[in-house]
Amino acid sequence: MPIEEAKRSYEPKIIEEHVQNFWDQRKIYERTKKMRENKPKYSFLDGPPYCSGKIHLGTAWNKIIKDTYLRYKSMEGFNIRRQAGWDTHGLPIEHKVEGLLGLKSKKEIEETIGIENFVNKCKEFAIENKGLMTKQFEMLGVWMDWDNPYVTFDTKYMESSWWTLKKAYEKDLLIKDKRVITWCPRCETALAMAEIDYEDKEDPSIYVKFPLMTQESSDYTTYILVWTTTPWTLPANMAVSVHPDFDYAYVKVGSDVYIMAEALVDSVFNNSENDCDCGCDDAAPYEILKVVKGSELEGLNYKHPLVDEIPVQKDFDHTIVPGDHVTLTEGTGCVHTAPGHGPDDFEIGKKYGMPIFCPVDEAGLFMEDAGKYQGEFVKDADPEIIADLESHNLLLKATTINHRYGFCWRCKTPIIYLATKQWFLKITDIKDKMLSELDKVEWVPSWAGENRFKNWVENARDWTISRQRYWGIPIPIWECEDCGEITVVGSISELKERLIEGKLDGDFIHRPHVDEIRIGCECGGKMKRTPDVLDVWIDSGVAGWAALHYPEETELFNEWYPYDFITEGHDQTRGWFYSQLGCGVITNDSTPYKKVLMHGFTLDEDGKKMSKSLGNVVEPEEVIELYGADVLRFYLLWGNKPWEDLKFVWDELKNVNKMFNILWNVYVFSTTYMSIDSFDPTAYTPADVKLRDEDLWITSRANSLAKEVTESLDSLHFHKATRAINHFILEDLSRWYIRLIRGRTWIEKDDPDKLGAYYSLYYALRLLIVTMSPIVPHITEDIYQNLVRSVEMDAPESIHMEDWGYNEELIDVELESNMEVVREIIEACARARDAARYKLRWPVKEIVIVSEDKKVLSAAQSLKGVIMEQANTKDVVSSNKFENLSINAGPNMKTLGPKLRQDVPKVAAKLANANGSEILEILGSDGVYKVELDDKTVELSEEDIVFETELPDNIASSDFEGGNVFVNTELTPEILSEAMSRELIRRVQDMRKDLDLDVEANIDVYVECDPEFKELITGFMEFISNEVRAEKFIFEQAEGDYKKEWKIEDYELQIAIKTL
RNA sequence: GGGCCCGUGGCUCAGGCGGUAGAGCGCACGGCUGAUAACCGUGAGGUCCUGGGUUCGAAUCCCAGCGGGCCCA
Repeated sequence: MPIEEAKRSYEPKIIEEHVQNFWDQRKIYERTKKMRENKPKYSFLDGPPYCSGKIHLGTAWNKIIKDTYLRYKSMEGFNIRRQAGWDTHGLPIEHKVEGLLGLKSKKEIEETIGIENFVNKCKEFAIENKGLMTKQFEMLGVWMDWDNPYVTFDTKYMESSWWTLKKAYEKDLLIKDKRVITWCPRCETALAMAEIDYEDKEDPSIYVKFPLMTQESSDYTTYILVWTTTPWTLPANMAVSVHPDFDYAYVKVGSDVYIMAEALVDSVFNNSENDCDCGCDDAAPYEILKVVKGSELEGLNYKHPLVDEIPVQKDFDHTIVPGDHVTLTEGTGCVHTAPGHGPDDFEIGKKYGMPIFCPVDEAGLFMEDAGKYQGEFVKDADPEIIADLESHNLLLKATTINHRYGFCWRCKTPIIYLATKQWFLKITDIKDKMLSELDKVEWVPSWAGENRFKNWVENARDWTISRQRYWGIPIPIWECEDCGEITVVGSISELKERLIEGKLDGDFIHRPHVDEIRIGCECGGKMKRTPDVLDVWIDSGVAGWAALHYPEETELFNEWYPYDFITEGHDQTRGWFYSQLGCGVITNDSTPYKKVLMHGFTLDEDGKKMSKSLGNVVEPEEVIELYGADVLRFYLLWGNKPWEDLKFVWDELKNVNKMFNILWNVYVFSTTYMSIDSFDPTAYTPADVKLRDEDLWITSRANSLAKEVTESLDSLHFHKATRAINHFILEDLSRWYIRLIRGRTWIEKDDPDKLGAYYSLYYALRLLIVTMSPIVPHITEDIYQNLVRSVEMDAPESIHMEDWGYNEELIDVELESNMEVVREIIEACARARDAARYKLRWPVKEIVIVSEDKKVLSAAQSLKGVIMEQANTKDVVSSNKFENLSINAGPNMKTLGPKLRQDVPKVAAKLANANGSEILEILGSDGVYKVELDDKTVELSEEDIVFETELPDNIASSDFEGGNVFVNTELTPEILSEAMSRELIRRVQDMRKDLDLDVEANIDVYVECDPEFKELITGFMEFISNEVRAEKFIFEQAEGDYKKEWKIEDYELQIAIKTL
């Protein structure tokens, strides 16, 4: 089956659908995998996307990076593990389902529809989304084990995560503790640091006066001045912290005296709107009575400002305590301390034996202990508390502040701090090990690990892993109702052994079934499960072994663990990179991954984050619809360095699309002629065909490209690979090689010269599509099926089964650089002609190439044939100088700068006034050129001077890097004849195109013209006939199927074409 | 407030171990046309974020600031 002529235009949607069907029907993915199952292993772990139901550009980019790299590794001859993963548990889905069911609170979940229904709905939702998203990923052409993914809600997966917890417990890394943690009052659950988003928020900013118990004077009242942005935490105030080393001032204003940090007095009392420096009355008048060290304030007692509202507060002592966390950046330096509402406060409270008073329940409502405020939502109580302070005259000022505040990552409710008992992983105990393990990982880019991730781990705190929710992996902790003994269950078989109540039927691990399981305690009592579920970050953190169902099954684990490669976005420093490392150190004392690519985010055209609320989200499907998956893939790997954020710009996509059109056109061109001639590359060896320099050149370039792409993909520099490909397609293949061989495709029959062009074109195209195939798997497969599979009988069934590679021996660096020079020469000729308004279609007598660079001259010499043809010249002369040319000299900064330093400008001035030709002559004879300065003589060598030539008048000229070309535009009768012939050919070709004639179709041509014109072209009749495929060329009254009038220069003529 | 990254023509990006700034897109003008919804040429367009420093010389190295992104407090 010969090569078929390709469709005229690139139609990505049709191609991609067709190719994906082909893959499906022939099971290409599975078979490609099988082909390489005995090769060395390369293990990869997919960071599981959350089952939100819709992929976005960032997720698409993520999977495209993975797919490209793994396709490449596969072709390189590795046995690849690429199981897809899905993150299914947690709050986001719970919220969605709450919304779907119209639920508003936890209470409603438990009482209105029940945990079982709720959990089932969540699971259903996750499964549905997983299906939707799988389709979306498949549309991108991503090859993964979609039929056999790891899913975090699978019983076996959850079993492995239980084992991880048990392991932590055995190592004393799993502890229960009362601490102040971040809490979402809407979801009524603890949140980990990783689950908090920070955004700007407007909050109250109030300065509150805490009266001292013991007043030192009856002339005034002394207060501690405290600043807070969370009035609702005041009911739980237990102390005020001051820094022992700071200076504190007693500031007298009227009959009040405020104790506050001296450094902040100005900012509190002197920054009114009318603030001025002149000391006038606008500035609040105040007087500093004295200044003391913070340490001197310790132990002073004060009266809680809201005792009237909160009776319980009467029972507590309130004192000033020292605290190193106090700063002078804002506020008063006297920090309101509520051990139940802040981590630092909590530590202080513990240290000084204060009660951890927290009168707020899980829903964020004040409880009975909060007295007057009971039943109110904390944030809603702010105004009332402020009003109460005001009424007691304990409020100095109340304004608002716009600051960064934490929000629940999913429901966007402002978080609050609460003191509760939770389960923790003692990350602080394994932090050092984590740091030493992360050093062993290869990070791309290196700063991702060495700086960014390291910094995060260094600041890590213990990890709150318990959640008071429903849709998650139940925490495998059972506690005896009688003796309080704790057991952490690490496997299903263990559960089975110890079970005394409940059943292991159905989805028994999920809530609520698992809650019904009681296990026996050694004391004879019954153990009941702690009702919490696990933080979802544990889910993905254990993926390394849970995906392989280790330790229940060991075979896969031993084969594939740890992973050679993972890649995710930079938000995962706090997420998956971290959770995996922590879990890996807990279970195996080592990192689960060896190499990490940290990639960027996709931003909108303005560099803003894409978000639904901004309405700037671009859907991958939208892009595919317009341009196809391949264009999207190429663009995402092309737009920027993978680790930098990528601005998604539609115009750039258009640009990439253009490249695809050009590639397609090259393909159309190739197949058009190859199919006409039934070209079969397997029938020839290089010895059978005539290979010109340009053929060897494109062969070399194709191999150089493959080499560069190899190196770029190896180092994960996808942008370099795509840019090199782009350059090759546009510059080398389309704009240059095709142009060079165009004439040869017109040669009839099996001419070795023509075959040489076909052979080389085929070779270059073939290598190109194989090299591109990991990046753009569809178009390359489509071309491969026609171009390669139809002639190479032993070629693999799919391009993705091809082996990766290139032939170093076919790379001719010198030839490539020569061609570069020659291209520049030819372009310079075109420029010169253009400036002289001398058409390229008209030949010239000769061109002279002038250069001092021997490499340039030898390049021109060795590729003289290419120049003659492309510059349309009868002769090419190379020379190191051109007569009558004035030459100017200037300093070479690179060599003279270090030598002459401040003398450079003086030397430059001398050179500017000298005659360049003379300098050249002197250099030629003496080897040095001397410049006399006022105080010394400077010797310049050839390399110290840069020469510039000046244009002569009578000849068209242009310069190029490395020299000049001089085009002789003298018009001789012979030249004019050829020029006119070519003009005529152009017109006839144009008419052929108008008629949409087949490339091969023959015609008769009739020309009616001035005898003078006829005379001019008679010598070129055969040439013309050949070029336009004319059987007859007749000078008489034009007749035929298509007639048109033309004007060539001053000649008017009529041309007619008769199709045969 | 802290950490990391980024900041180059209107737009997207190269360059970046110091030596007089590049490409593509867009714009204007001219040209080409049997693979070309292509292409070629010319031109306009740059305080290389700002300010200091090192140096004969800084887009490049150092310091400080500004703006953007991500992460944290």
